[in-house]
Amino acid sequence: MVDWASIESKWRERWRGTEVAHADASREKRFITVAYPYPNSPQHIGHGRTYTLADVHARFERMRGRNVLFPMAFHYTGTPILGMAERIESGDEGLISGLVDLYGVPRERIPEFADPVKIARYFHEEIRSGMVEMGYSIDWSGEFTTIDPAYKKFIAWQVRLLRERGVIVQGSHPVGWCPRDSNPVSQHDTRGDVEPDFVEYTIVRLALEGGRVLPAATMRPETVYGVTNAWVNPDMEYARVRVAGAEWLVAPECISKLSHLDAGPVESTGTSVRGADLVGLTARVPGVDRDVRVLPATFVRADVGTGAVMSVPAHAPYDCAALEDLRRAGGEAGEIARSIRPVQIIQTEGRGEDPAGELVAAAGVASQGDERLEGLTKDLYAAEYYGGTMLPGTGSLAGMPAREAKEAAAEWLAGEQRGPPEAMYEFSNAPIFCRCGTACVVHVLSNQWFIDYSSAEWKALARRALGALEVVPPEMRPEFEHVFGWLRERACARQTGLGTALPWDGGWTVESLSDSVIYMSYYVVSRFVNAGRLDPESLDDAFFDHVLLGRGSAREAAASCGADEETVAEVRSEFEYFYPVDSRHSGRDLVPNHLSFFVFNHALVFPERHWPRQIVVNGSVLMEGKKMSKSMSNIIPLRQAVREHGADPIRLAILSSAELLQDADFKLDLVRSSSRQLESMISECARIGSGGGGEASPADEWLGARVRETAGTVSSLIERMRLREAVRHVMAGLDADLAWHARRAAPSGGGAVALREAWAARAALLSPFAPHAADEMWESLGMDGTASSSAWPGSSARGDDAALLLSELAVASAMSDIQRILRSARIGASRVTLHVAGQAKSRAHDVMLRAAEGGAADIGSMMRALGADPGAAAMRRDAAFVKRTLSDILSATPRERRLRLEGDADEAAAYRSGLAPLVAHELGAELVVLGEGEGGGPKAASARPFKPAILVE
RNA sequence: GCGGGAGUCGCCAAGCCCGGUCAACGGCGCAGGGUUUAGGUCCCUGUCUCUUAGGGGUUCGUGGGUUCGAAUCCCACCUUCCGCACCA
Repeated sequence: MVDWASIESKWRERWRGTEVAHADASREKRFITVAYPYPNSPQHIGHGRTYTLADVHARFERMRGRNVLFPMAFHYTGTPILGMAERIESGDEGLISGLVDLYGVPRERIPEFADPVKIARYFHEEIRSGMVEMGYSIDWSGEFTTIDPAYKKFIAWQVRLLRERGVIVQGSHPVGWCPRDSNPVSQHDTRGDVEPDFVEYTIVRLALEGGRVLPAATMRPETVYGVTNAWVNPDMEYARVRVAGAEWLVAPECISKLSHLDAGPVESTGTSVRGADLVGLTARVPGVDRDVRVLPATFVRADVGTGAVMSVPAHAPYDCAALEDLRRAGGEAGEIARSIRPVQIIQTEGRGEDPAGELVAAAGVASQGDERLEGLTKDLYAAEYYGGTMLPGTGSLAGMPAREAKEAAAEWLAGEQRGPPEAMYEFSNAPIFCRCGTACVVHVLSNQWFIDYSSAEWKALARRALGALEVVPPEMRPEFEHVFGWLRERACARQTGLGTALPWDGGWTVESLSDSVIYMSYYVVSRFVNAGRLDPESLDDAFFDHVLLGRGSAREAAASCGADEETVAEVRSEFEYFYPVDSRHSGRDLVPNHLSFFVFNHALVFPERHWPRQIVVNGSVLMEGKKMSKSMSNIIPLRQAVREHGADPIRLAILSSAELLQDADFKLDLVRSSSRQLESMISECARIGSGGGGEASPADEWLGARVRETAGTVSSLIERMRLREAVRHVMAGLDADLAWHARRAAPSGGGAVALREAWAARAALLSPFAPHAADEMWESLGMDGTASSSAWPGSSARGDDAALLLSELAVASAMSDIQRILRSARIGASRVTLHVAGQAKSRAHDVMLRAAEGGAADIGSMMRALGADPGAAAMRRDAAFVKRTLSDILSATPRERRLRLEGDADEAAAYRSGLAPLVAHELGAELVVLGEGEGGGPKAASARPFKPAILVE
C-alpha cells in the first residue's frame, strides 16, 4: 500500500510558492478562475469536481510554459449563513448535531457560531485546507473574502458604476414577509425550511351600483372578456373598507393582504354586508364595459383572494358547474343563471366552443362541490395557457397566444383601473410560518433595487460578448442564448445578510449574485492589499476607475486614494497584463444566473478587449448513482475522502467517471482502482530507476513515436477539456503500448533507455491529473526537478514516426491473425509462412486509399481511379482483390489510413525483423516471409497490402 | 409549453461532435480454468447468434430519410432527467 498522506505532504512542500504568478511581459499569460465557494459547510466531492477540472487546466497551461494566474477567494455574502447563526443562537439541536456529527465541527466551537462571520471563517479554513490537500495549484496571494473592507470598496464602486450606466432601477417586488418581525422571509427563516412560493392574482374591480367596488381576484386576467357574472359566497360576511379612494367589499381575511400591497392604507368604513344581500346586484366589468349580475356560489372561499370571483363559464369548470347548480335550484338567481350563455374567448386545438362545459359534462360533474373540479381546472388552464389563442372580440388581445395575453391583459386592466392595487398574492404552498411562529404574508416592497437585465441594448452587448467567447462544451451555447433572452429585472439588494451596503441607500445589502459578477478583476488588487501596499480604507472610486478602467492617471488616482503612485501604476499594469479572464470554470447550475450575469456585467463595464475568453461548464456529481442529498446523508466531505483514499485517486476518479457535461457518478470502487493503478505505476518507475543503457531497438523507436503521438492527442483533448478521454490515453492507452513493447522486447532483452524515457514522458502527461503520483514517479526515475514544473512532453512527430507506427501496426495485426488461426483451427505450428502482397497490389491499394479519402468509396469509383493510374490499372481485373482491399481500407481507423498515406513502411522487412522473433519466442515456430510470387503456396495469391497471406504448418 | 441533457448487447457505462478496425472500450455480474489448505484477492478464457483457418447473420428507444455504407448525420415520435429566477 502506498502511503498517500506522506507522498502528498512531501510534494506539497516542494511545490510551495511555485504557483504564484506575476506579470511578465516576456511570457504569454493565462488567467484561470473558478467560482469561489460559499463557506456554509465543508466542501464535498461535488465541489471538488469543478476545482479539480480548473486545476488540471492550470497545471497543463503552466507546463506548456504559460504564466498562469489561478487565484481563489471566499463568498461570504448572503443570508444562509446568517440564518444558520440565528438557528444556532436559538439552540436548534438538529442543525447543531448535523454540524458536529456530519461536518465534524468540534462541539466546543458551536457557541461562537452564533456569529455568522465565525461560521464563515470556520468553513473558509476548512475548505481552504481541503483545496490545499487536493493539491490544487492555487495562488493564494490574492485570497480575500467578500466582506473584507477593500472588497466592499470595490463592490461600492461597481454598483455606483452600474447605476451610472442606468441599469440599476427601483421598483416594487413581492416577498414572503413576517408581519411580526417586519422582515422578508426566505427558506431558512421559515418553519420547516419552506421556500415561500406565491402566485399572482390580478384584481378586477367590478363596479357595483352606487359606487361601491366588488374586487374579484383572478389568475386569468385574459379571460375578462368572457365574464358573464360575478360570484359571492352567500354565507360569507363582506367587510367594507376604503381602498384607493373607494369603498371595497372584501372577505375579512383579505384586509391584511391588501394592507401589505404597499398601495396605501386600508380603513374600515362600517359594518359588514352579508354575501346573500349582494346577490342580484349589477356589476360593471372594467375595460370590457359590460354589466353583469352578482350570483351566489358556495365554492367561493374567504381565505383565497378577495372573496369575490369573476365568472367565466366557458373556460372555468367551477363557474360552469356553479351556474348549473343555480339553474337547477331555480328562484331568482336560477332565472338569471338560465339566461347566461358561456362566452368563448380562447380557441385551443382539440377543444370545442365551450371547453369548460364540455369537460364538466364529460366528467359527469354533479355540483360545484365535486372534488374533481380542481383537477379539471388545472388541465384546462394548462391546455389553454400553453396552446390557446385569443379569439376576435377580445379587443387588443385578439390573436395573441393565451400566455402572452395573460400579461398583456394584466397590464391593460391596470391602466383601465388607474392606480394600485393592481395585483395581490397568495402563497402557493400556504400556510407558511416564520420561525417566530407568526403566519407569513406576501408583502410588496416598493423600494426594491433591481439590476435591469431586460434592456435591449445591454442584451445586444452581452450577446456580442457571448459570441466572442468560447463555450466549453459547445453544446451549452444555446442554453446561454436562451437565458440571455429571458433575463429580466433582478433584485440586487436585500435587507439582511452579510455583504456590502448599497452606497446610496444604507438599509440595503448588495445581494450575493450581484456582488460576484466582475470580482475576477479584483484579484489583482487584493494581492496588493494583502501585501500591505494598499490601505483598504482609502481605496476610492478614482482608484478603481484608474486601475480597472484606465480612467485618469496613476498620479491622480494615487493622490485621491493616498497610495503612492508607483503602487497604483503597478496595480494597473498587473491588471492590464492578466485581464481578460481566459477561462471561467463553474458547474452548469450557474449558467442561468452567475455565468450569465458575469458575461452581461463584463460586457457593460469593461472594454471589449477585456471581455472573457472562455467559459467551461461541468455537470454535477452523483454518489454511487444517487443524487447527493441536502439532508447530508450521502455527502462525503472532501477532506475526509482525501484522508481515507489519497488526493490523486480521488482526482482521477472524479475526472474519469464522466465527460465534462455529464453527471459524474462518484464510486469508491473507481477510487480504489485508480489508487491501485497509480501504485503500480509508481512501483514500476521505482523498478526502472535512473539506470539503463544499450542500443535502441526498432521496438524502442516505436515506443518513442507512440509517446509523442499520445502527447499530441492528450494535448488536444485537454484543450477541449475532454479530460476523461485524456486520462484514458495516459493510463489505459500507454499501458497497452508498454505491454506490447514488453512483448516485443522479450526475445531480445534491453530497451531500458527507451522505457525510462517513455515513463518520464508518461509521468509528465499524468502530472496535471495526478500531480503527487507523477512527481513520485519522476523522482524514482531520477529525473531533474519535478514533473509538475517540467516542460509538457513534445508532441511533434519525427520524420519516420509514421513509418515506425505503421510497421508496428502490421506486425501486431499479423501476429493477432496468426494467433486467431491457431485458436480457431486448434492446431499447433512449427512453421508460419507469410506471403506479402506485391508491387502492383501496393500501388492499387494506395490509389484506392487516396480515392476513398477523397470521398468516393464505392466500387465504381475505385475502378475508375484504378483505370486512371497506369501502374494500378491491371488490378481492375482482380475484382475480388479490389472488393476486399476496399473493405480493408474502409475498416481501417482514420489514424491508420493517415499513417498508410504518410508512412513509408516496408512490410516484409517489418515482419522479418519484428514479427519473426515474436513468433519464435511466443509460438516456438519459424517465420518465413516470402513475396507473393515466391514459394507457390496455395494461399499466396490472396495476400493484400497489410494483410499478408498466412500459412500455418 | 420553452431551453438543455439522456435512452447502447443482464446491470453500470464508452462510442455519436469528425459516418467505415462497431458485435460495438471498460467495469460489475455470470460460466470455465489457474493460483490458494479454504474463502477473498489476483491471473487467464468465454459471455447476441450461427460457424470453426484469420468467417457469416441480426442488434445500439420507435418509425422514416440521406448515403456505396449509420449506434454515429437529418426529420418525426415515445420515454426520462435538469432548469424556467430574484436562492447560493
